Amino acid sequence: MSLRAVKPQHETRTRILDAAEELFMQHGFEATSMRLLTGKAGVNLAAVNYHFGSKHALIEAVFRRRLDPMNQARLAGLDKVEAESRPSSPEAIIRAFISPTLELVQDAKGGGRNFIRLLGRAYTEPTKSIRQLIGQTYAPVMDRFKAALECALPQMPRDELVWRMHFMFGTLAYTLAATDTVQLIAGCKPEDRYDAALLEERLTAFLHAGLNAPLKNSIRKAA
Amino acid sequence: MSLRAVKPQHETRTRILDAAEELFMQHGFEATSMRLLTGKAGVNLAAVNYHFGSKHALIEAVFRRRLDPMNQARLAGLDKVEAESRPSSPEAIIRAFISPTLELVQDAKGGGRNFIRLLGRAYTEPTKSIRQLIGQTYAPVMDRFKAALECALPQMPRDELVWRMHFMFGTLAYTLAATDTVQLIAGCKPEDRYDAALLEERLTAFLHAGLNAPLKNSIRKAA
DNA sequence: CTAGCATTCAAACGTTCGTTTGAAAGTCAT
DNA sequence: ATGACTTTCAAACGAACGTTTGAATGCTAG
Repeated sequence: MSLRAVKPQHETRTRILDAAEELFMQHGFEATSMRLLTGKAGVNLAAVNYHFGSKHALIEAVFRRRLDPMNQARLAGLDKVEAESRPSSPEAIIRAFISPTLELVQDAKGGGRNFIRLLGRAYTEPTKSIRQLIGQTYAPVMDRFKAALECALPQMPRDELVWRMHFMFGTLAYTLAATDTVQLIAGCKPEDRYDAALLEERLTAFLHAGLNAPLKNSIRKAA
Repeated sequence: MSLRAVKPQHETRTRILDAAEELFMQHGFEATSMRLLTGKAGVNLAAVNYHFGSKHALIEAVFRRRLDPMNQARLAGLDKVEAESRPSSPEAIIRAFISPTLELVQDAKGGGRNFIRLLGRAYTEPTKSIRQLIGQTYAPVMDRFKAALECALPQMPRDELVWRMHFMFGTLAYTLAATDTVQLIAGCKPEDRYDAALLEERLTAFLHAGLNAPLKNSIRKAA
Protein backbone atom coordinates (compact mmCIF):
# COMPACT_ATOMS: atom_id res chain seq x y z
CA MET A 1 0.00 0.00 0.00
CA SER A 2 1.22 3.46 -0.83
CA LEU A 3 1.90 6.27 1.59
CA ARG A 4 0.65 8.88 -0.85
CA ALA A 5 -2.48 10.84 -0.14
CA VAL A 6 -5.33 8.49 -0.86
CA LYS A 7 -6.17 8.79 -4.52
CA PRO A 8 -9.93 8.68 -4.44
CA GLN A 9 -11.02 5.11 -4.87
CA HIS A 10 -13.44 4.63 -7.70
CA GLU A 11 -13.11 8.27 -8.66
CA THR A 12 -14.69 7.56 -12.01
CA ARG A 13 -17.67 5.92 -10.34
CA THR A 14 -18.18 8.94 -8.10
CA ARG A 15 -17.92 11.42 -10.93
CA ILE A 16 -20.47 9.46 -12.91
CA LEU A 17 -22.85 9.32 -9.94
CA ASP A 18 -22.51 13.05 -9.31
CA ALA A 19 -23.12 13.96 -12.93
CA ALA A 20 -26.03 11.53 -13.12
CA GLU A 21 -27.63 12.98 -10.00
CA GLU A 22 -27.57 16.47 -11.43
CA LEU A 23 -28.60 15.60 -14.97
CA PHE A 24 -31.34 13.19 -13.94
CA MET A 25 -32.76 15.96 -11.79
CA GLN A 26 -32.54 18.51 -14.60
CA HIS A 27 -33.77 16.44 -17.52
CA GLY A 28 -35.16 13.18 -16.17
CA PHE A 29 -33.88 9.68 -16.72
CA GLU A 30 -34.90 9.07 -20.29
CA ALA A 31 -33.93 12.47 -21.57
CA THR A 32 -30.43 12.21 -20.12
CA SER A 33 -28.25 10.49 -22.69
CA MET A 34 -25.13 8.59 -21.84
CA ARG A 35 -23.15 10.89 -24.09
CA LEU A 36 -24.25 14.00 -22.25
CA LEU A 37 -23.75 12.30 -18.91
CA THR A 38 -20.28 10.96 -19.55
CA GLY A 39 -19.34 14.27 -21.13
CA LYS A 40 -20.30 16.18 -18.00
CA ALA A 41 -18.55 13.64 -15.80
CA GLY A 42 -15.42 13.89 -17.93
CA VAL A 43 -15.20 10.15 -18.48
CA ASN A 44 -15.37 7.90 -21.50
CA LEU A 45 -18.72 6.94 -22.95
CA ALA A 46 -18.14 3.28 -22.16
CA ALA A 47 -17.34 3.96 -18.51
CA VAL A 48 -20.94 3.71 -17.34
CA ASN A 49 -21.43 0.27 -18.81
CA TYR A 50 -18.07 -0.83 -17.47
CA HIS A 51 -18.62 0.37 -13.91
CA PHE A 52 -22.36 -0.07 -13.53
CA GLY A 53 -23.38 -2.48 -16.26
CA SER A 54 -26.19 -0.44 -17.79
CA LYS A 55 -27.95 2.88 -17.63
CA HIS A 56 -30.69 1.40 -15.52
CA ALA A 57 -28.22 0.01 -13.02
CA LEU A 58 -26.70 3.48 -12.79
CA ILE A 59 -30.10 4.94 -11.94
CA GLU A 60 -30.47 2.42 -9.14
CA ALA A 61 -26.99 3.22 -7.86
CA VAL A 62 -27.81 6.93 -7.77
CA PHE A 63 -30.75 6.21 -5.48
CA ARG A 64 -29.02 3.69 -3.27
CA ARG A 65 -26.10 5.99 -2.55
CA ARG A 66 -28.29 8.56 -0.81
CA LEU A 67 -31.37 6.63 0.19
CA ASP A 68 -29.75 4.07 2.46
CA PRO A 69 -27.97 6.61 4.69
CA MET A 70 -31.05 8.82 4.79
CA ASN A 71 -33.27 6.01 5.97
CA GLN A 72 -30.66 4.89 8.49
CA ALA A 73 -30.72 8.43 9.88
CA ARG A 74 -34.50 8.26 10.10
CA LEU A 75 -34.40 5.01 12.03
CA ALA A 76 -31.67 6.31 14.30
CA GLY A 77 -33.74 9.41 14.98
CA LEU A 78 -36.75 7.29 15.81
CA ASP A 79 -34.62 5.13 18.13
CA LYS A 80 -33.58 8.24 19.98
CA VAL A 81 -37.12 9.55 20.27
CA GLU A 82 -38.43 6.24 21.56
CA ALA A 83 -35.56 5.91 24.03
CA GLU A 84 -36.31 9.31 25.55
CA SER A 85 -39.99 8.87 26.31
CA ARG A 86 -42.70 6.29 25.92
CA PRO A 87 -45.16 6.78 24.43
CA SER A 88 -43.43 9.16 22.03
CA SER A 89 -45.04 12.38 20.96
CA PRO A 90 -46.36 12.39 17.38
CA GLU A 91 -44.50 15.61 16.74
CA ALA A 92 -41.15 14.08 17.67
CA ILE A 93 -41.86 11.14 15.38
CA ILE A 94 -42.67 13.47 12.51
CA ARG A 95 -39.45 15.36 13.07
CA ALA A 96 -37.46 12.15 13.08
CA PHE A 97 -38.89 11.39 9.67
CA ILE A 98 -38.51 14.70 7.92
CA SER A 99 -35.30 16.12 9.36
CA PRO A 100 -32.90 13.80 7.48
CA THR A 101 -34.57 14.97 4.28
CA LEU A 102 -34.21 18.63 5.16
CA GLU A 103 -30.56 18.12 5.99
CA LEU A 104 -30.00 16.94 2.45
CA VAL A 105 -31.92 19.94 1.14
CA GLN A 106 -29.47 22.23 2.87
CA ASP A 107 -26.60 20.53 1.07
CA ALA A 108 -26.57 22.79 -1.97
CA LYS A 109 -22.86 22.42 -2.62
CA GLY A 110 -22.94 18.65 -2.83
CA GLY A 111 -25.72 17.06 -4.77
CA GLY A 112 -28.02 16.62 -1.78
CA ARG A 113 -30.58 19.14 -2.92
CA ASN A 114 -30.52 17.70 -6.41
CA PHE A 115 -31.15 14.28 -5.02
CA ILE A 116 -34.14 15.33 -2.95
CA ARG A 117 -35.85 16.76 -5.98
CA LEU A 118 -35.01 13.60 -7.84
CA LEU A 119 -36.45 11.51 -5.04
CA GLY A 120 -39.66 13.49 -4.93
CA ARG A 121 -40.15 12.73 -8.57
CA ALA A 122 -39.32 9.06 -8.18
CA TYR A 123 -42.47 8.24 -6.22
CA THR A 124 -44.55 8.98 -9.28
CA GLU A 125 -42.02 7.63 -11.77
CA PRO A 126 -43.66 5.68 -14.57
CA THR A 127 -40.83 3.16 -14.70
CA LYS A 128 -42.01 0.38 -12.45
CA SER A 129 -38.61 -0.91 -11.41
CA ILE A 130 -37.69 2.49 -9.99
CA ARG A 131 -40.86 2.67 -7.92
CA GLN A 132 -40.17 -0.86 -6.75
CA LEU A 133 -36.67 0.09 -5.69
CA ILE A 134 -38.04 3.02 -3.72
CA GLY A 135 -40.72 0.81 -2.24
CA GLN A 136 -38.32 -1.87 -1.10
CA THR A 137 -36.00 0.68 0.44
CA TYR A 138 -38.79 2.39 2.32
CA ALA A 139 -40.73 -0.67 3.47
CA PRO A 140 -38.84 -1.29 6.75
CA VAL A 141 -38.81 2.44 7.53
CA MET A 142 -42.53 2.68 6.93
CA ASP A 143 -43.20 -0.24 9.20
CA ARG A 144 -41.25 1.28 12.06
CA PHE A 145 -42.85 4.70 11.76
CA LYS A 146 -46.28 3.23 11.34
CA ALA A 147 -45.85 1.22 14.51
CA ALA A 148 -44.52 4.25 16.35
CA LEU A 149 -47.49 6.38 15.32
CA GLU A 150 -49.96 3.64 16.18
CA CYS A 151 -48.42 3.57 19.62
CA ALA A 152 -48.46 7.34 19.94
CA LEU A 153 -52.04 7.67 18.69
CA PRO A 154 -53.84 4.61 20.06
CA GLN A 155 -57.28 6.15 19.53
CA MET A 156 -56.87 6.56 15.77
CA PRO A 157 -58.40 3.93 13.48
CA ARG A 158 -55.74 2.03 11.59
CA ASP A 159 -56.94 2.79 8.11
CA GLU A 160 -57.31 6.46 8.87
CA LEU A 161 -53.74 6.50 10.13
CA VAL A 162 -52.57 4.84 6.93
CA TRP A 163 -54.15 7.58 4.87
CA ARG A 164 -52.82 10.36 7.03
CA MET A 165 -49.33 8.90 6.76
CA HIS A 166 -49.83 8.82 3.03
CA PHE A 167 -50.84 12.48 3.08
CA MET A 168 -47.82 13.38 5.20
CA PHE A 169 -45.50 11.47 2.97
CA GLY A 170 -46.91 13.22 -0.06
CA THR A 171 -46.62 16.66 1.43
CA LEU A 172 -42.97 16.15 2.21
CA ALA A 173 -42.08 14.63 -1.14
CA TYR A 174 -43.98 17.13 -3.17
CA THR A 175 -42.95 20.20 -1.22
CA LEU A 176 -39.30 19.56 -1.92
CA ALA A 177 -39.66 18.33 -5.47
CA ALA A 178 -42.05 20.88 -6.95
CA THR A 179 -40.14 24.10 -6.57
CA ASP A 180 -42.24 25.86 -9.14
CA THR A 181 -45.53 25.66 -7.34
CA VAL A 182 -44.60 27.68 -4.30
CA GLN A 183 -43.39 30.39 -6.65
CA LEU A 184 -46.67 30.13 -8.48
CA ILE A 185 -48.65 30.70 -5.31
CA ALA A 186 -46.34 33.33 -3.91
CA GLY A 187 -46.04 35.12 -7.24
CA CYS A 188 -42.32 35.49 -6.73
CA LYS A 189 -39.36 33.51 -5.49
CA PRO A 190 -39.19 33.67 -1.70
CA GLU A 191 -35.73 34.24 -0.30
CA ASP A 192 -36.03 31.78 2.54
CA ARG A 193 -37.18 28.93 0.35
CA TYR A 194 -34.41 26.71 1.56
CA ASP A 195 -34.02 27.86 5.11
CA ALA A 196 -34.26 24.32 6.35
CA ALA A 197 -34.83 25.19 10.00
CA LEU A 198 -37.78 27.44 9.23
CA LEU A 199 -39.11 24.99 6.68
CA GLU A 200 -38.95 22.20 9.24
CA GLU A 201 -41.02 24.29 11.64
CA ARG A 202 -43.58 25.02 8.97
CA LEU A 203 -43.77 21.43 7.81
CA THR A 204 -43.94 20.02 11.30
CA ALA A 205 -46.71 22.40 12.31
CA PHE A 206 -48.74 21.55 9.22
CA LEU A 207 -48.21 17.81 9.36
CA HIS A 208 -48.74 17.56 13.10
CA ALA A 209 -52.03 19.37 12.85
CA GLY A 210 -53.12 17.25 9.91
CA LEU A 211 -52.18 14.03 11.64
CA ASN A 212 -54.18 15.02 14.70
CA ALA A 213 -57.17 16.35 12.81
CA PRO A 214 -60.48 15.60 14.52
CA LEU A 215 -62.19 12.45 13.31
CA LYS A 216 -65.40 13.20 11.50
CA ASN A 217 -68.41 10.96 11.87
CA SER A 218 -68.22 9.61 8.35
CA ILE A 219 -64.64 8.57 8.90
CA ARG A 220 -65.39 6.97 12.25
CA LYS A 221 -68.22 5.04 10.69
CA ALA A 222 -66.00 3.68 7.93
CA ALA A 223 -63.38 2.49 10.40
CA MET B 1 -75.35 19.25 -43.87
CA SER B 2 -76.51 15.68 -43.36
CA LEU B 3 -79.37 14.45 -41.22
CA ARG B 4 -77.44 11.35 -40.20
CA ALA B 5 -76.45 10.79 -36.63
CA VAL B 6 -73.49 13.04 -36.03
CA LYS B 7 -70.38 11.13 -37.02
CA PRO B 8 -68.01 12.10 -34.26
CA GLN B 9 -66.14 15.15 -35.37
CA HIS B 10 -62.42 14.74 -35.13
CA GLU B 11 -62.80 11.15 -34.08
CA THR B 12 -59.16 10.51 -34.87
CA ARG B 13 -58.10 13.39 -32.64
CA THR B 14 -60.14 12.00 -29.76
CA ARG B 15 -58.79 8.50 -30.15
CA ILE B 16 -55.26 9.83 -30.18
CA LEU B 17 -55.90 11.91 -27.07
CA ASP B 18 -57.43 8.95 -25.23
CA ALA B 19 -54.60 6.62 -26.11
CA ALA B 20 -52.04 9.27 -25.22
CA GLU B 21 -53.63 9.90 -21.85
CA GLU B 22 -53.44 6.25 -20.92
CA LEU B 23 -49.99 5.55 -22.31
CA PHE B 24 -48.43 8.73 -20.94
CA MET B 25 -49.74 7.73 -17.55
CA GLN B 26 -48.41 4.17 -17.87
CA HIS B 27 -45.01 4.85 -19.37
CA GLY B 28 -44.34 8.58 -19.24
CA PHE B 29 -43.95 10.99 -22.10
CA GLU B 30 -40.53 10.06 -23.38
CA ALA B 31 -41.02 6.34 -23.10
CA THR B 32 -44.25 6.42 -25.08
CA SER B 33 -43.35 6.16 -28.75
CA MET B 34 -45.52 7.44 -31.52
CA ARG B 35 -45.66 3.97 -32.99
CA LEU B 36 -47.03 2.45 -29.80
CA LEU B 37 -49.43 5.34 -29.34
CA THR B 38 -50.86 5.36 -32.85
CA GLY B 39 -51.05 1.58 -32.73
CA LYS B 40 -53.18 1.67 -29.60
CA ALA B 41 -55.33 4.45 -31.01
CA GLY B 42 -55.80 2.50 -34.23
CA VAL B 43 -54.69 5.35 -36.43
CA ASN B 44 -51.85 5.87 -38.83
CA LEU B 45 -48.42 6.80 -37.55
CA ALA B 46 -48.51 10.14 -39.33
CA ALA B 47 -51.88 11.10 -37.82
CA VAL B 48 -50.38 12.71 -34.72
CA ASN B 49 -48.20 15.06 -36.72
CA TYR B 50 -51.06 15.81 -39.05
CA HIS B 51 -53.59 16.63 -36.34
CA PHE B 52 -51.38 18.07 -33.63
CA GLY B 53 -48.16 19.06 -35.35
CA SER B 54 -45.73 17.26 -33.07
CA LYS B 55 -45.50 14.93 -30.12
CA HIS B 56 -44.95 17.83 -27.80
CA ALA B 57 -48.05 19.62 -29.04
CA LEU B 58 -49.98 16.42 -28.40
CA ILE B 59 -48.78 16.39 -24.80
CA GLU B 60 -50.02 19.94 -24.35
CA ALA B 61 -53.36 19.04 -25.91
CA VAL B 62 -53.76 16.13 -23.49
CA PHE B 63 -53.39 18.51 -20.57
CA ARG B 64 -55.55 21.28 -21.95
CA ARG B 65 -58.46 18.98 -22.67
CA ARG B 66 -58.94 18.13 -18.99
CA LEU B 67 -57.28 20.96 -17.15
CA ASP B 68 -59.37 23.83 -18.43
CA PRO B 69 -62.75 22.30 -17.47
CA MET B 70 -61.36 21.19 -14.11
CA ASN B 71 -60.18 24.66 -13.23
CA GLN B 72 -63.41 26.18 -14.45
CA ALA B 73 -65.23 23.84 -12.07
CA ARG B 74 -62.96 24.98 -9.26
CA LEU B 75 -63.69 28.63 -9.91
CA ALA B 76 -67.41 27.93 -10.22
CA GLY B 77 -67.29 26.10 -6.90
CA LEU B 78 -65.51 29.00 -5.29
CA ASP B 79 -68.04 31.42 -6.74
CA LYS B 80 -70.81 29.42 -5.14
CA VAL B 81 -69.05 29.27 -1.78
CA GLU B 82 -68.42 33.00 -1.75
CA ALA B 83 -71.99 33.75 -2.80
CA GLU B 84 -73.41 31.76 0.09
CA SER B 85 -71.54 33.36 2.95
CA ARG B 86 -68.93 36.01 3.54
CA PRO B 87 -66.37 35.47 4.85
CA SER B 88 -66.27 31.92 3.53
CA SER B 89 -65.20 29.05 5.73
CA PRO B 90 -61.73 27.67 4.97
CA GLU B 91 -63.19 24.19 4.80
CA ALA B 92 -65.64 25.16 2.05
CA ILE B 93 -62.81 26.75 0.08
CA ILE B 94 -60.75 23.59 0.40
CA ARG B 95 -63.65 21.49 -0.81
CA ALA B 96 -64.17 23.76 -3.80
CA PHE B 97 -60.57 23.14 -4.75
CA ILE B 98 -60.30 19.40 -4.31
CA SER B 99 -63.72 18.13 -5.31
CA PRO B 100 -63.32 18.65 -9.10
CA THR B 101 -60.18 16.54 -8.85
CA LEU B 102 -61.91 13.78 -6.97
CA GLU B 103 -64.73 13.72 -9.47
CA LEU B 104 -62.19 12.94 -12.17
CA VAL B 105 -60.71 10.22 -9.98
CA GLN B 106 -64.07 8.52 -9.85
CA ASP B 107 -64.19 8.42 -13.64
CA ALA B 108 -62.50 5.07 -14.05
CA LYS B 109 -64.28 4.19 -17.28
CA GLY B 110 -63.19 7.31 -19.11
CA GLY B 111 -59.64 8.45 -18.78
CA GLY B 112 -60.26 10.76 -15.85
CA ARG B 113 -58.38 8.68 -13.34
CA ASN B 114 -55.51 8.25 -15.74
CA PHE B 115 -55.34 11.97 -16.22
CA ILE B 116 -55.21 12.74 -12.53
CA ARG B 117 -52.22 10.51 -12.08
CA LEU B 118 -50.65 12.11 -15.10
CA LEU B 119 -51.32 15.54 -13.66
CA GLY B 120 -49.80 14.65 -10.31
CA ARG B 121 -46.63 13.71 -12.09
CA ALA B 122 -46.60 16.82 -14.24
CA TYR B 123 -45.86 19.18 -11.35
CA THR B 124 -42.44 17.60 -10.98
CA GLU B 125 -41.93 16.97 -14.66
CA PRO B 126 -38.37 17.70 -15.77
CA THR B 127 -39.51 19.11 -19.12
CA LYS B 128 -39.74 22.81 -18.47
CA SER B 129 -42.39 23.58 -21.08
CA ILE B 130 -44.80 21.16 -19.44
CA ARG B 131 -44.33 22.72 -16.03
CA GLN B 132 -44.83 26.12 -17.62
CA LEU B 133 -48.06 24.98 -19.22
CA ILE B 134 -49.31 23.75 -15.86
CA GLY B 135 -48.18 26.94 -14.21
CA GLN B 136 -49.94 29.20 -16.70
CA THR B 137 -53.13 27.21 -16.44
CA TYR B 138 -53.12 27.30 -12.66
CA ALA B 139 -52.04 30.89 -12.12
CA PRO B 140 -55.49 32.52 -12.20
CA VAL B 141 -56.96 29.70 -10.10
CA MET B 142 -54.22 30.08 -7.53
CA ASP B 143 -54.76 33.80 -7.31
CA ARG B 144 -58.46 33.40 -6.65
CA PHE B 145 -58.03 30.73 -4.00
CA LYS B 146 -55.19 32.59 -2.37
CA ALA B 147 -57.33 35.70 -2.10
CA ALA B 148 -60.23 33.66 -0.75
CA LEU B 149 -58.09 32.07 1.93
CA GLU B 150 -56.50 35.38 2.87
CA CYS B 151 -59.99 36.71 3.39
CA ALA B 152 -61.08 33.65 5.36
CA LEU B 153 -57.95 33.62 7.53
CA PRO B 154 -57.10 37.27 8.08
CA GLN B 155 -54.90 36.53 11.07
CA MET B 156 -52.47 34.32 9.16
CA PRO B 157 -49.20 35.84 7.91
CA ARG B 158 -49.08 35.93 4.14
CA ASP B 159 -45.91 33.94 3.67
CA GLU B 160 -47.10 31.25 6.06
CA LEU B 161 -50.31 30.98 4.07
CA VAL B 162 -48.31 30.61 0.86
CA TRP B 163 -46.43 27.69 2.30
CA ARG B 164 -49.52 26.03 3.69
CA MET B 165 -51.20 26.32 0.32
CA HIS B 166 -48.13 24.73 -1.18
CA PHE B 167 -48.38 21.89 1.32
CA MET B 168 -52.05 21.42 0.57
CA PHE B 169 -51.48 21.46 -3.12
CA GLY B 170 -48.74 18.89 -2.75
CA THR B 171 -50.82 16.59 -0.62
CA LEU B 172 -53.60 16.53 -3.16
CA ALA B 173 -51.36 16.06 -6.18
CA TYR B 174 -49.21 13.43 -4.60
CA THR B 175 -51.98 11.49 -2.92
CA LEU B 176 -53.67 10.82 -6.22
CA ALA B 177 -50.55 10.28 -8.28
CA ALA B 178 -48.52 8.00 -6.03
CA THR B 179 -50.77 5.00 -5.73
CA ASP B 180 -47.96 2.76 -4.62
CA THR B 181 -47.15 4.56 -1.42
CA VAL B 182 -50.43 4.03 0.32
CA GLN B 183 -50.13 0.35 -0.45
CA LEU B 184 -46.63 0.47 0.95
CA ILE B 185 -47.85 1.93 4.22
CA ALA B 186 -50.94 -0.18 4.45
CA GLY B 187 -49.12 -3.35 3.46
CA CYS B 188 -51.94 -4.29 1.14
CA LYS B 189 -54.27 -2.71 -1.35
CA PRO B 190 -57.20 -1.13 0.44
CA GLU B 191 -60.56 -1.72 -1.15
CA ASP B 192 -61.85 1.77 -0.70
CA ARG B 193 -58.86 3.42 -2.28
CA TYR B 194 -61.01 5.25 -4.76
CA ASP B 195 -64.15 5.83 -2.79
CA ALA B 196 -64.09 9.50 -3.69
CA ALA B 197 -66.60 10.60 -1.08
CA LEU B 198 -64.68 9.00 1.77
CA LEU B 199 -61.39 10.22 0.34
CA GLU B 200 -62.76 13.75 0.17
CA GLU B 201 -63.67 13.58 3.84
CA ARG B 202 -60.24 12.32 4.76
CA LEU B 203 -58.44 14.86 2.64
CA THR B 204 -60.56 17.74 3.81
CA ALA B 205 -60.09 16.83 7.46
CA PHE B 206 -56.34 16.57 7.04
CA LEU B 207 -55.90 19.72 4.96
CA HIS B 208 -58.25 21.82 7.04
CA ALA B 209 -56.39 20.91 10.20
CA GLY B 210 -53.04 21.60 8.57
CA LEU B 211 -54.17 24.93 7.20
CA ASN B 212 -55.37 25.98 10.64
CA ALA B 213 -52.37 24.66 12.53
CA PRO B 214 -51.35 26.86 15.46
CA LEU B 215 -48.64 29.37 14.63
CA LYS B 216 -45.44 28.60 16.45
CA ASN B 217 -43.26 31.36 17.81
CA SER B 218 -40.50 30.81 15.30
CA ILE B 219 -42.95 31.16 12.45
CA ARG B 220 -44.54 34.25 13.90
CA LYS B 221 -41.12 35.81 14.31
CA ALA B 222 -40.22 35.18 10.68
CA ALA B 223 -43.43 36.72 9.43
C1' DC C 1 -69.83 13.94 -62.50
C1' DT C 2 -66.09 16.52 -60.93
C1' DA C 3 -63.01 19.77 -58.90
C1' DG C 4 -61.20 20.88 -54.44
C1' DC C 5 -60.17 19.97 -49.94
C1' DA C 6 -59.32 17.07 -45.80
C1' DT C 7 -57.67 12.97 -44.25
C1' DT C 8 -55.25 8.54 -44.35
C1' DC C 9 -51.62 5.65 -45.62
C1' DA C 10 -47.07 3.02 -46.46
C1' DA C 11 -42.54 4.05 -46.86
C1' DA C 12 -38.60 6.28 -46.01
C1' DC C 13 -35.62 10.05 -43.85
C1' DG C 14 -31.84 11.45 -40.91
C1' DT C 15 -30.70 11.34 -36.11
C1' DT C 16 -29.83 9.69 -31.71
C1' DC C 17 -30.03 6.16 -28.53
C1' DG C 18 -27.73 2.38 -25.20
C1' DT C 19 -24.48 -0.89 -25.72
C1' DT C 20 -20.46 -3.63 -27.46
C1' DT C 21 -15.85 -4.37 -29.06
C1' DG C 22 -10.92 -4.96 -29.15
C1' DA C 23 -7.00 -2.54 -28.66
C1' DA C 24 -4.26 0.82 -25.80
C1' DA C 25 -2.83 2.58 -21.39
C1' DG C 26 -2.29 2.34 -16.57
C1' DT C 27 -1.32 -0.18 -12.10
C1' DC C 28 0.88 -3.17 -9.02
C1' DA C 29 3.02 -7.42 -6.95
C1' DT C 30 6.79 -10.19 -7.81
C1' DA D 1 11.48 -5.62 -16.08
C1' DT D 2 7.59 -8.83 -16.58
C1' DG D 3 3.16 -10.71 -16.49
C1' DA D 4 -1.61 -10.32 -14.90
C1' DC D 5 -5.09 -7.39 -13.95
C1' DT D 6 -8.00 -3.27 -14.15
C1' DT D 7 -9.39 0.67 -16.40
C1' DT D 8 -9.78 3.82 -20.38
C1' DC D 9 -10.49 4.81 -25.09
C1' DA D 10 -12.15 5.59 -30.07
C1' DA D 11 -15.02 3.47 -33.07
C1' DA D 12 -18.70 1.09 -34.48
C1' DC D 13 -23.23 -1.66 -33.92
C1' DG D 14 -28.14 -2.40 -34.62
C1' DA D 15 -32.34 -0.62 -33.05
C1' DA D 16 -35.70 2.77 -32.24
C1' DC D 17 -36.94 7.40 -32.35
C1' DG D 18 -39.90 11.70 -34.25
C1' DT D 19 -40.85 13.47 -38.43
C1' DT D 20 -41.55 14.08 -43.53
C1' DT D 21 -43.15 12.87 -48.01
C1' DG D 22 -46.11 12.07 -51.90
C1' DA D 23 -49.45 9.26 -53.45
C1' DA D 24 -54.08 7.28 -52.45
C1' DT D 25 -58.61 7.73 -50.55
C1' DG D 26 -62.90 9.89 -48.64
C1' DC D 27 -65.97 13.49 -48.61
C1' DT D 28 -68.66 17.53 -50.05
C1' DA D 29 -70.13 21.58 -52.71
C1' DG D 30 -71.14 23.23 -57.34
